[in-house]
Amino acid sequence: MTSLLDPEELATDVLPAAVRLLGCTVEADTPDGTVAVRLVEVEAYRGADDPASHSYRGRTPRNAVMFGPPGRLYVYFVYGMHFCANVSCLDDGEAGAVLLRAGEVVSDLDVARRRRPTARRDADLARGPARLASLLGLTRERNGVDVTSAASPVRVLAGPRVPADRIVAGPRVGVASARDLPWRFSVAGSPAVSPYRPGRVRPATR
DNA sequence: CTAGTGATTAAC
DNA sequence: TTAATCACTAGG
Repeated sequence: MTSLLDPEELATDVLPAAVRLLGCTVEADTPDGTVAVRLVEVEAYRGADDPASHSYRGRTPRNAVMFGPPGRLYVYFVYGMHFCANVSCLDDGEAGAVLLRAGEVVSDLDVARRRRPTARRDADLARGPARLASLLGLTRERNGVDVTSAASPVRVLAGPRVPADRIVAGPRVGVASARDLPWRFSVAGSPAVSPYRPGRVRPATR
């Protein structure tokens, strides 16, 4: 019996929220059917104290969701062709989000393969933030939806916590500043995690 | 390695 | 108004 993630789990801070999201399932209704992935790679972003964050320079129309209540989907468009999706964290008024970087398809595999026909291996179906967003149909229309509501087209189901010794932490991918912060978290050994970054094991923050 | 693509933002 | 940047991916 799986239940929706409690938004309170995302309200305290972005690092515990990111760690909590690992192992959770994202389930999305697409025109081709429902697809679900188990999250294996995420990155935390905060507000004014995080120069790598979209919300570093204050609230704009694009990043407004990051400033709203926890548990909402923040979808943005990058490089003229891709979408990436985050889940907002921290209470209303404080900016924070966790970028959904990669997942393993849990169901329905046939639907997922049909949605991403160019993926050569199943592990590539949601390996990378834009691939994950594409697979799950996370576009502009999904910006702002409450992923903690059963009525939403995109839902996060609480998964079992990933044990601390299975979590790898490392620097965030593709960020120019704050390279030193190990705010990227992944599940050790998952084939869906992007490979070319070493990470060091760190105890799960809580 | 590089091309592809367009929203967003800061600077003028 | 214009120009630089960009939390990326697919194909050599």
